[in-house]
Formats: sequence, C-alpha cells, structure tokens
Amino acid sequence: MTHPLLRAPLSAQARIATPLGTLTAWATERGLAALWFDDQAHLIDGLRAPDDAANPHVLAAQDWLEAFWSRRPLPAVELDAQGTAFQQAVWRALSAIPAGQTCSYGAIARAIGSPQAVRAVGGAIGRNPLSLIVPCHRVIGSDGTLTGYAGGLERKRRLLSHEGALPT
Amino acid sequence: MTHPLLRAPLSAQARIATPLGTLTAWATERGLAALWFDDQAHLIDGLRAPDDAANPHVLAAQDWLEAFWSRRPLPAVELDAQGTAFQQAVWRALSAIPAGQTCSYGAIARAIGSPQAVRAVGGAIGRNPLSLIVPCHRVIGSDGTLTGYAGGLERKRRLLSHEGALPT
DNA sequence: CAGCACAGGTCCGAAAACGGCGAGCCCGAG
DNA sequence: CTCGGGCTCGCCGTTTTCGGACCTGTGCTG
Repeated sequence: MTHPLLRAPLSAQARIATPLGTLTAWATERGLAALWFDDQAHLIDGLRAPDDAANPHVLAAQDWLEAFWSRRPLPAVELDAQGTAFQQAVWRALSAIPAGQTCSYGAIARAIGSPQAVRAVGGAIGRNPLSLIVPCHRVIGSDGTLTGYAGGLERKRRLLSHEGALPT
Repeated sequence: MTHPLLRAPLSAQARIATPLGTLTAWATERGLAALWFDDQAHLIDGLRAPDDAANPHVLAAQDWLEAFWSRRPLPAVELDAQGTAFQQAVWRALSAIPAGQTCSYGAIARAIGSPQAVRAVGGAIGRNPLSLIVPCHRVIGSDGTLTGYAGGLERKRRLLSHEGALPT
C-alpha cells in the first residue's frame, strides 16, 4: 500500500473526462496526490484507492480543470505530492510559470539555485505527479523544441496551443 | 550400529524403483527413518539393515510413492526421523507446503519463529532424511532460483515440473 | 574445544548508469 | 560570412546494481 509517490494513505480516486483524454485523480486526506492521463500512467503503476467522485479534493481538481479549459481564473487546489527536496523545489518553480508562457529547463535550474543541474531538472519534471496543475508542459528546450512529455508530445503540443504558447 | 540419523535400531530396508531413479527406504519399528536416491546417498552412508520388502513401514512408503507419482491423495506414513529440535521444526514446516506450490527459505525461517536463521534453515533442509515425503524440493531461493538439492538439481527441477510448480 | 563452511536473505554504503539539457565545436550549404 | 544541423561532452539528482557484513544452527575439521 505504501507507494513511493505517497506520504499519506490514499483516500479516494476518480476519473475525469477532458478534451485531451480521461484523467484519473488520486487524493489523500491532505490534498491531491496525483493526476494523470490513463494511457500514460506508467508513473502511477499500482496506485489504487476506492472510487469516490465526491471527495472534496477530487471535486476541487474537477473545478480547476473546468476553469483551465475555459480559460477562467484558476481556483486553488490543495496539493499533497510526495518527492525529494529537489523535486519539490522544481515543481514549485514550475507553478510560477504563467499560462501562455514557456520556459527552458536551464531557466528552471537557475531559478532554483542549481544552474548546473539542468539535466536533473529534466528528470524531476518527468516525475511530476500532478499533470496540468503543475504545468510541466510549459518547459521546453532552450532551442524551442518540445523535447519530451510523459503524457506524449502530441498532448504537450495541444496544451501549449490551447494556451497560445506554441513556439514557432 | 548407532547412527546419527537413528534413535531406534533399524529393522528393515528395501529398494523402490521410481521414474526418477531407485530409492532405498529404511525403517525402524516406529516408522520410516530414511528414504533416499541411491546415487546421492552420501547422507545415508553406513545405514544398513536386513532387506525386507514386506515390512509394514516400507510397504506404506511404497504406497505413498505410487500415489505421489499418479497424483492421487497421499496415504499417511509413520515417520521416525531423528534430528535436533530445530531440524524437526523445519521439517514439520516443510510438510505444510502443499504440492504444486513453492516457498522460500526465508519464509520457512519466519514460519518456525526464527526469521534470522535463514541460513540454518538451509542446512536443516539439506539434512532432511525423508526425501519426497518431506517435500524439501519445494523450497527455492526468494528470487526463484532452485539453489540446491541433495538429490541433484535436475531431480529437483523434474519434481517441481511434475507438480506443475516450476518457477519461470 | 575452537574454527569454519553451508541448499539464504536483509541491510547498507559505494559505484556506476541513466535521463524530458545545453553549450561548444565542426562542417557544409546558402 | 553566417546560419543551422549534427555531434561530443560536462553537468547533477536519482535509480539501479553490486559487494560486503551480519545473522544462525549444525556437522565437520584441526
């Protein structure tokens, strides 16, 4: 039952439909622990909790997603993602990138005070459990290439396009 | 005449043919004391008794073996194996493993309440005098390796295969 | 009697391998 | 030249792998 992604036991999970595919959300008592597309969830292997679409954190995620797709201001969501100090720092930095903007891996590295750890930043971003809410899709190569996305490059492209931030 | 494997004098011995080679069975008045393949019987060196295929315990062993090969329910056999308290505990635990199943040395150690004595368990199993009847061939390494068998690894493999329990 | 070798498994530290990168370099095409 | 594509190499946190040390009962060896 203990999963490397968790520091508290899961209390609920629920599936949420979106224009880009169905997501599953996992929540602990403290907040949203994971949010991923079903078809790319290799990261989430073995994560399981009782279905409960009425869980408050799940509902919050749902609200957030609806606001996101319709480009309204985003409500706050309690997050409870588990990770090393470094990963937490990276994810926090990601959250600072506003919609409609992109940023390079190197920029994140500098932002968290480890300008040389560019590649390690890539690894941390790839392990971000909170798809969309922690906008890992807004980080691209310094030359404008999309480089990678756990949910698939096509999805990354469409997300950026939806935010009007597709690099030429 | 006193042998470390005996607590009562032997009363009979007899050879029994099986698909995997010829066994010899030794019996005391109280039950079956030893049962081993002829070619690997270093354990049994010096064990000698008058040949007597009509001895009741020998007959019981024969019945048991026939049932075993044809996968019928196994008749009870009186056992009279000599060993330390620790060894007896291990052998008793072995008898609890049903056919078609395997189990690790560590699991046996935990089962008898000495979770750390894994290696000692290996020693005790290797000294089990009652081949087949006390199913020491069902114990394999925790990683699935067959590790060892006094009767030869090939024989262990074929026994497990006969029981449909060969690990991948 | 002391010492050692085993039909294993667990834990821990060290070392190596592995990435959702980026800068520097070389080279050929305009 | 000058710009872009392709290559190499350094960067660093994380993961995986590897090698010992230790555990434990017993029989064998000096």
